[in-house]
Amino acid sequence: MRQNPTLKKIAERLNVSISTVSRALKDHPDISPETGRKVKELAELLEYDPNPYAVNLRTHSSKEFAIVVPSLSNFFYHSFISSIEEEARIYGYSVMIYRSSNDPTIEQEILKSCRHKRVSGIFIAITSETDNMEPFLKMDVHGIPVIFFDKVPQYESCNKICVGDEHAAMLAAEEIIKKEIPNVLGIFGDQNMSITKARLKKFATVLQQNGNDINLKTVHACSSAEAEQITWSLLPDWVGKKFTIFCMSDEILAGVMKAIQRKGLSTPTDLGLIAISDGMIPQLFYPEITYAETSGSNLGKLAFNRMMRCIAGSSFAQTIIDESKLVVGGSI
Amino acid sequence: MRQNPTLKKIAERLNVSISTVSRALKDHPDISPETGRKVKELAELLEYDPNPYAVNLRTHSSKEFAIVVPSLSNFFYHSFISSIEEEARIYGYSVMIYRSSNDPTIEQEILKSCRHKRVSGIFIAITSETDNMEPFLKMDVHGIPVIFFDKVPQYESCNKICVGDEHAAMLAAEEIIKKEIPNVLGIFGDQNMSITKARLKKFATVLQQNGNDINLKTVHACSSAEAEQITWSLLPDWVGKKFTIFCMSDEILAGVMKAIQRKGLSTPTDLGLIAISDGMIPQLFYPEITYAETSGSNLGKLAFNRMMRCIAGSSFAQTIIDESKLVVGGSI
DNA sequence: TTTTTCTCCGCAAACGTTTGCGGTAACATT
DNA sequence: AATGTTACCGCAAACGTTTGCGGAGAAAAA
Repeated sequence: MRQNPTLKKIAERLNVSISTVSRALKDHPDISPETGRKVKELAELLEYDPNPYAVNLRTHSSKEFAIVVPSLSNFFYHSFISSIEEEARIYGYSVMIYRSSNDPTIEQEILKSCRHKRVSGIFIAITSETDNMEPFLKMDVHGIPVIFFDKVPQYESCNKICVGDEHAAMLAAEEIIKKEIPNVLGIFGDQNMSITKARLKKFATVLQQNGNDINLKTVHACSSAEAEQITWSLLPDWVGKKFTIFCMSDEILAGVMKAIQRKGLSTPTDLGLIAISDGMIPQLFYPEITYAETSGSNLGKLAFNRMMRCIAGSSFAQTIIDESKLVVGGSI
Repeated sequence: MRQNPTLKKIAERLNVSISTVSRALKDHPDISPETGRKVKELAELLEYDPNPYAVNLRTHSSKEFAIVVPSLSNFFYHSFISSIEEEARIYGYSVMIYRSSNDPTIEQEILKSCRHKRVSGIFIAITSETDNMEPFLKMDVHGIPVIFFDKVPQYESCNKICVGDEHAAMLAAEEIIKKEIPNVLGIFGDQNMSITKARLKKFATVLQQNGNDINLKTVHACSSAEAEQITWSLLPDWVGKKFTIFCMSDEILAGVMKAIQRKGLSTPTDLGLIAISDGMIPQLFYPEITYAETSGSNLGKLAFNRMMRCIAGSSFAQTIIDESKLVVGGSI
């Protein structure tokens, strides 16, 4: 059970004081080149690294970010995290990943832990049931910037980075119009979610305004299984017509695809299919599914920039929307 | 920028010493019930929580585990992590998740960071290029137990928890025999990976020994795209015969499914399909794909148990294999 | 020579805990 | 009345850093 080397050890071996070693290691001007060299050599040899606990206790800063997500099995979050990690590494920060399991209680615990650890900042996608802003405001009081991403609260004055729900919905709708599809079945998520409302509204509006009397039917499903079930029961009415299904999210898409396969139908011959997705699931099928991409890595870059501004002192809140792009497969 | 409450603040408000507060908070017998109550009340009121940095500096123990994985977009790891987190919460540990991006250099950095943070233990799935055991042995010298899972090193004397490659391969083979399939196309991963060798060997052996002259052809693919390409070029030779495709992993399965769809074939009528998988992808198709499950959560439970034993002082190394089970879909 | 200015370095306090040790009452034992 | 117990509590050191301040010696200015 060996100990890590400390400033003290180095100081003793070199017959200098601890402060000298500390300063030498960070190129303080008070230190002569000679001493500086010797200290750094020995530190290198001993593989010295400052004890982060001691440093933090002294300086109250941790040089690490926390990312909190409801779930990890999610391609979108994965690319978001990758993106943040990449940037953070450049700036000498490390990042810790927390999983709230979509449970507000666990979310609270994580938040508290972050506060005590005095993380430099938090990126968080809140749970669907988070309604109390108070703990987040408390972080601010403690000087810890919070950047919300993807799942963000209603609350106005905070930093939010979101995918462009409207824009993605518009891209999908425009593609449908372009293909001159007369009938559209739109399958959306939970009616109460703001993301559902935003996507639905924009999608319907664009179709109405630009499409010459397209027949649009919309339904809602709260889970993958429900989406499958609904699609399964609705398909008989549509088959034969020229129509396209629009899936609001990956979860919906997964269910819809199962129903389609189960009916023995295939895209784009029997029906068209278009979705809003992060790109993972669309690539599992042949032909690949055309989708409006919600890019986690884009969002990551934007969020990180915002974070660095906050740390630099910018205090005003801002909402940033990332526009998406259409990835053309062969499903429509 | 408010400060967190400290022992000192509580002590001052109550006119007692810091040590008394500290002891009262942990029900030390030296403290009178009266004082204990008062301290705890105020601590509650002030939302006191010990500063983890100070505690660690003093005690050299952190009560937190690290999990290191090559990638997060992986259902298997996700269920492993969930499982560990669940157990850890019970024992009052928290867990941090690190992602090595399958890069040995980053893996090193993470390991170093864990050492300095004096984490209580590490669960790690190593990168495919990790060959140097020395950093891991060094953890041991520092008294930090390391449990390898899933991707484990060759090195003998360390703690390893793995999925039962042989057992899973056997389950798949037996299912094929049971269905009396005369022709089998086995698609495997990179020939150099130990996991490939283990699965291939067992699969072939079981088929040979128990199946009455089953015709088995095996091919290798190093990526999803390659698997698709190979399957696509091979399918014409097989279609018409009664045959089944076996996919060694999810990655392979994804590619194979695309080729199958592209040919317009469907399971189980045109061909049978069976895989070794964590269960995510098989559920995306209809009919769902039959697979031998490699369970991340099982592995998590086993790994956590082993970890707790290590912390309790058990020093001898052990390799544990988790047997898998067959999940029947309708693809064969 | 005396004074000023640098250059380089050490002292010591502080961050918030934990914990061995010792001390002071009050009470029980001779 | 003297001694031995017991129940509570505080002192102070230590964990490994960082940093303001001051000090010694040498070089430059007077």
